[in-house]
Amino acid sequence: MPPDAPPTCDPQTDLTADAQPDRFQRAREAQAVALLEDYVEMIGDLIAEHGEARVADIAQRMGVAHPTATKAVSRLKREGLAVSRPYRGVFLTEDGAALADRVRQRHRVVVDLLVAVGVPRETAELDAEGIEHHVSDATLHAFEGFLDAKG
Amino acid sequence: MPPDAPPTCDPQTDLTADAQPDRFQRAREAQAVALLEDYVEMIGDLIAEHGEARVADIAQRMGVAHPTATKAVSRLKREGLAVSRPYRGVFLTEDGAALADRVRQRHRVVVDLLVAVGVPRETAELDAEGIEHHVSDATLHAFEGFLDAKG
DNA sequence: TTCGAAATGTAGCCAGGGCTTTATTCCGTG
DNA sequence: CACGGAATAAAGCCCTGGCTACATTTCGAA
Ligand SMILES: [Mn+2]
Ligand SMILES: [Mn+2]
Ligand SMILES: [Mn+2]
Ligand SMILES: [Mn+2]
Repeated sequence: MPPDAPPTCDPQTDLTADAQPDRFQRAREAQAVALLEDYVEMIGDLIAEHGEARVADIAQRMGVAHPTATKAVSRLKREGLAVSRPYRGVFLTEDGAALADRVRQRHRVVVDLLVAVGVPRETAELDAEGIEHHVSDATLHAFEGFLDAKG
Repeated sequence: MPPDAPPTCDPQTDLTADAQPDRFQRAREAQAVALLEDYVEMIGDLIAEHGEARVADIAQRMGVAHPTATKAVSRLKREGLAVSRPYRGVFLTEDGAALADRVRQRHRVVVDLLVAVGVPRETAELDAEGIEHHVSDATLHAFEGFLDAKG
């Protein structure tokens, strides 16, 4: 080891270092469900607008090819969030619809908070699409509290 | 179509619907670089603490098995962010070190902003690990402005 | 100086989430 | 009511990012 090497162990930084694996695993987990959340929310939108969600529309809104959307729908069905029959539209289960509502509301709160702290609406809308999936219930409540106090 | 079906086309909602594919693609892109950002920042931490980043330490901090860390390091090397020789520690390139610094600073700002709007520090630290990767430069500047105005 | 434990590398598996290409089904129109 | 175009499904490819199992190298202690 070179003579000017930093100390091998610093109890101060080691405390936060120990917590890192859990933080990262939590972030990975959130990212794994992010896609499902976006699909469910968006399928809810399509159903509200058109009465049903067709695979072609889902693919177009997500900006993916239709086989990609079909695969995603399969995962949603496997998770009990959606139902569909061959060559028919996709619909949400009770669980799926409830999740869609929660996700939509959280999205709105995140955008509102970003705007409230000075982020341009357009940018807020863009960034919120990714941020929302990492906002825990505790943070969401804090956001709502802040918005209430400000409004 | 059932008689009570919603209208097929609502120009108001269609406006936001048209923008959605780009939003989602942007979020997917951000998520693709998120892992690299976390690795680079964390490798920078290890180098600062120990003078080098060993694969075993990287794996432990990320909460993954060591071959997973090895693969990630390969990607970092391919992206020109890190260098290493077989059975030796991992080091950051100039680009890698610069990215690590940016990422570390952004992480700090995000945590500070969350705390400033009322999120408990512990929760802020957890959520920031995922949120940070979706915070654009514009949003980051807004965060800094808000923190300045408040402090 | 040797040798065994620990670190690192390699191979190969899996699931997720993209894609293109090809087959099948549906449905509005003629 | 038949048919052709559009929608859907199915098959199969790629890359990422996890994993386990096994091979190789390093290095400190005996
Ligand atoms: Mn989203
Ligand atoms: Mn959303
Ligand atoms: Mn992170
Ligand atoms: Mn971070």
